[in-house]
Amino acid sequence: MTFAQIILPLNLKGTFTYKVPDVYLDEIEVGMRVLVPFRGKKIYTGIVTEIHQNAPEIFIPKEIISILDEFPILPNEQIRFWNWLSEYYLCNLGEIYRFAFPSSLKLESETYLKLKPNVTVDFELLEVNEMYLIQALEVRQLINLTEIEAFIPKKDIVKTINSLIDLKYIEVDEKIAEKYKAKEVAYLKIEDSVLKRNLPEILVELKRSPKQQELFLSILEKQTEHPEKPIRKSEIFAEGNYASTQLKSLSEKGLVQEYYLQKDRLEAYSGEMEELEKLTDSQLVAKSEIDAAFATGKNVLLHGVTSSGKTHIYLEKIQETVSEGKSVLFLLPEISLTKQIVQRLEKKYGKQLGFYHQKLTDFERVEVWRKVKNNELKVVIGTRNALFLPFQSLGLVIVDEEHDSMYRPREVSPYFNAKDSALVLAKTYGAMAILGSATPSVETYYLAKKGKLQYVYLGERFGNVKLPEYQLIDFKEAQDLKRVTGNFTTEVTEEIQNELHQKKQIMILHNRRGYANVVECESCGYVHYCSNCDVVMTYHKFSDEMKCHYCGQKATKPKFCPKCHSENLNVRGVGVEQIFEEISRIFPEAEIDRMDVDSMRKKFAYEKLYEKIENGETDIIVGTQMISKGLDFDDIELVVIPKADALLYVQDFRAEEKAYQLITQVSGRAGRISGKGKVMIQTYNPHHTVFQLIKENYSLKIYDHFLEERRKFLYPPFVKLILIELKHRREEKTNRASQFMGSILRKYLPEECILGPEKSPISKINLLYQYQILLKLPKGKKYSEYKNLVLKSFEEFDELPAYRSIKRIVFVDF
DNA sequence: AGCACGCCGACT
DNA sequence: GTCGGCGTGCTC
Repeated sequence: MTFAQIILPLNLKGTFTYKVPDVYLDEIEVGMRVLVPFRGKKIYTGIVTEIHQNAPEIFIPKEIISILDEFPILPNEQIRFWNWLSEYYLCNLGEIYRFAFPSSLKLESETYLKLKPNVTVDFELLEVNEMYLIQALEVRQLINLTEIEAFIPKKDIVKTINSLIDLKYIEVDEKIAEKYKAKEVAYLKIEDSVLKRNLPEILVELKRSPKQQELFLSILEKQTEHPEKPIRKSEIFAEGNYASTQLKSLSEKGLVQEYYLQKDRLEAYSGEMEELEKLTDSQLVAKSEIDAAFATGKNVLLHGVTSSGKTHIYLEKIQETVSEGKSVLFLLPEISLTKQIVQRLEKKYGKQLGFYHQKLTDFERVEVWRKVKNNELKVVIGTRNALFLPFQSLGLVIVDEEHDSMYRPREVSPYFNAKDSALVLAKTYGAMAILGSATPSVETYYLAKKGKLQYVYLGERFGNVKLPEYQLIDFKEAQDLKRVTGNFTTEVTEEIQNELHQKKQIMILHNRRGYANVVECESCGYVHYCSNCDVVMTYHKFSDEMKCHYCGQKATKPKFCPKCHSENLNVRGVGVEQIFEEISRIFPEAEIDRMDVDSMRKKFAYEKLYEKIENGETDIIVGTQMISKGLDFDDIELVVIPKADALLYVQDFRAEEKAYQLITQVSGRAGRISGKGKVMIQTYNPHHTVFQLIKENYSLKIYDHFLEERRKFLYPPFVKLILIELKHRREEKTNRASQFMGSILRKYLPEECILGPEKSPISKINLLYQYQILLKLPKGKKYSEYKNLVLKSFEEFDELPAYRSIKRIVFVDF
């Protein structure tokens, strides 16, 4: 008797044992997908992780219904990687599976199918099951696997579905994914077949509708002028000359085609491939250091100051890897900030380059998945979920902007740090890895210092351009000298004025959304709290509403105090909207734009503003941390941080590190070409160590400072942190559960390892109360021992059924 | 996770 | 009298 261990897409511990039917004995392999029954009538797509002969003793396994793949879909390396993730981050394999696979590769009973819009089905070519399914779908739009069982034998269901998906007749309905739908842009084109027709003939056809004729001609003109340049629909309608009905008639007549492209693929390049530029001397040195490290099997931290040309070096290493016949994974924190690297790689690799990120539709994901599986892609640019692609022979993994916190978002499960995981993935594939950043995380820097990573430093800007100069401005002193307007010192406004005169652009960083942090009643001190969360709501003047930044709830701004009915409501806490308003008042002549999540919410708002800045139509850009990423413009020379202290006063042991990273990153936008970059930092504490060290701009010293602090107060990289969060709708229950958890942990672990339980800093989010316990565990051998004890504690906790409704989230290395 | 079973409160 | 809340148990 042969059995198989199967991962199911459920948040349950471990794998499940199924019996392999004799007919499948020859076919089944580890890494294949199988269809299995679970809990009565449910069907899931599982993954085989093990095939063995050990009959389970305490239950009777069910049989595998069918095998879905001819060949394993998941490489062994990935299975090992999943196992590592599950053990290291204390999460279930099922969660990883769910996160890793595009949904149409893991059909389950609740997966809904639908007919693709506007398809004509050729029934002649369909086999009987396929026909049944199409007919059923014609009657009702959505149908799920359980329902299909009524008319197709279980065994054949998935085969039928897959074949119809391949024929492009049906698709998987994305109920949840709808929200994240990739942004698409409408384009227009005139088909070749139309172009071949005789033009006067077409014009005669359109004689009776002159507007259509005009529209057709204008599209034709654009298309003939720049045959490679796609024509945006919005571009045609922007001038307001045409109505959409006219376009509609043209497309009905088959003269003009409307089609859609992914926003990220706008730059899709179809021209000839480009050779790489030569490396500069300092880049050559860095590259040879990388080569030497790789030769000894050591991965690299590439610490390159802003504009030092890390990208050049990446490109060089990518090319080497590809020419060895291996593929490359290039990780980015977010897909939107990729213009330069994407353009350059696209020119070089054309069709052998793929993108994989959270915003793709399921269909697009499967496409990339398939290509990676077939080894058609040499280079994949992607966000953290690209770690799970079925690479065949990975040779190099690059993690760009390795310090970026987007590599470990706290809100999506499973919780893992993509930067650390990338190193493990590389190792399982026998690939090398480069972590790159202008401001490495303290942990990574420490690894390099310890020699676990090779430290490669690029301290020179490309073209030997000077680094920006920092100026610390004592705000208190300026106030005393009455040289202050609102949140700006005269020194700063004069400098801005000066830059404006020289037609240079200015960036102002203020990392706080909205207009005001707090709306407060002057008479009784009442402040407006979110009804779902334990946080004050932020006032957004632009949209004139109160927003909760944690649950997204919106409310109207109160006109009077609900408690004492006083109309004396005041706002406190400066947000970016206020800074924007102020600067607009001080410089009424200047063109000023604001860039933050709230102002960039509209479709293409980001692209539009990007273009505007690039064209030099914007003088001053006011924004949150968003402006520190991906905006490389030549004419920015001045960066102002009016309220820099706000960056430091955050309840987070990484606050100083993050402040340093943010300030350095945004400063990197200044003087990239001219070398005359200047950064003005207004602060009440000009003598604060962090500001002083930033001003000195000597990175070794600042990292030593951070490391010293971390060592003193026992934080990573000197200890391992595990944060346990317990959540429930009822506060009392959450509190009791956390006390109970604390007492169990204290049974097994030394007292000094356990902090809490205590209320989380934000004690309620989305109606759930939160308590937390922070574990500070020693590194090294002891760590795995202690971690097992933590697991044991969890098991003990779970034995008490009363607390089973408590949600538990565990962050390892948080 | 998700689903069924079972036990107690506010409604036609 | 029932509908529906969620606590509990179980899934190969």
